[in-house]
Amino acid sequence: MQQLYDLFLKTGLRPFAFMTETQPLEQKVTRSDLSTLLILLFRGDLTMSELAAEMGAPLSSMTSIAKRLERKGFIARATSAQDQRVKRVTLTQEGKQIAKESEQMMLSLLGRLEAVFTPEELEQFTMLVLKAARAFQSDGPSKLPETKKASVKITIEE
Amino acid sequence: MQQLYDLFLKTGLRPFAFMTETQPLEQKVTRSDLSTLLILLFRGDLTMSELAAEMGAPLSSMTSIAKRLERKGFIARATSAQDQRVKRVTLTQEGKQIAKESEQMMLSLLGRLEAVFTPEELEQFTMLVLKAARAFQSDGPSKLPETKKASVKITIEE
DNA sequence: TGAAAGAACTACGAATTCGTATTAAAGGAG
DNA sequence: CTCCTTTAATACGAATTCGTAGTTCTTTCA
Repeated sequence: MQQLYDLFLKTGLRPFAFMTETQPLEQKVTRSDLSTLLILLFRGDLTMSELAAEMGAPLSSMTSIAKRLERKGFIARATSAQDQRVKRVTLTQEGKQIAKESEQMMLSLLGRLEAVFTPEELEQFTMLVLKAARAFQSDGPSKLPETKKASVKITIEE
Repeated sequence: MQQLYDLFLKTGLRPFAFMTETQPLEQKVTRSDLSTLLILLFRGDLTMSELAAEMGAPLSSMTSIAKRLERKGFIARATSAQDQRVKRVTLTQEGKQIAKESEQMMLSLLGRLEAVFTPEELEQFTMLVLKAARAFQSDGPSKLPETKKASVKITIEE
């Protein structure tokens, strides 16, 4: 419990700094850039606002990130024909390439979890983390999808 | 599982932005400032290097943070008599005040967890999170203390 | 219809973090 | 004792994030 506290204190600055997998990719792009590319890969083309919402970031930050990614040639931004205010963001070929690499890296991270967790633990971990996240989510409408699950009995090893 | 993925993508930018308790305090100090004050409250006076290590931040960042906190009057830095290179960092009265407030806020956060988790779930949550953190910790010597615990059977509700 | 309200972005500046270079003290090796 | 290496910390500049203030369309409603 105290250890959870400690972990929390360290997590404010440089979150997830302990992960080594991210380093090679972070030579080319920022972590937020990387998140953006992954989101585009998963969700397809999005507007700036949608992207910002998916990232949980303010729109002004999203502008900075998009500008960077555009300069590096990883995304393209085109103003929508229906509504000329909105810009639709698309992955370029090169961007798709990086996004795929990022996905591999994420899978590798997930692999680490699977290496130390039993499948049941992994499921339980997921459920507990989501439950915790929901608990912290002020009292506003939960943005995270509700996971209704029947009770599960599992054994933690080690 | 996919939801864990999503949560991860959002956590890079603005980690723990979903917590409302931190907002009143973050008017006065940064989140990293807050971590620093808490660490000083728990561990007592520390040197700059020790502080950086506790924070998991580079020393140069620690310098910036300490300069800020000193300017605001929350800490004092005195060069050690034994070794004139090291600076010992101390909480001022006002700093102690803020640190105590921060501690209250942390307890309130913990209270949220206790509200939605059963004691067993909380224990399991702690164990699994620590286990996961250790798994991500490259292959270097684990900085987090090993939690050897016997197997536990628990039931997750909801 | 046309003026006001609202929406989707961008611009800009301030604050923060951090890598690299630098300063200053301490600890040897000869 | 003198030179060299190591250690503790700061200085500085670049990059990032984000709040606030525009800018440019779109919608509304009187």
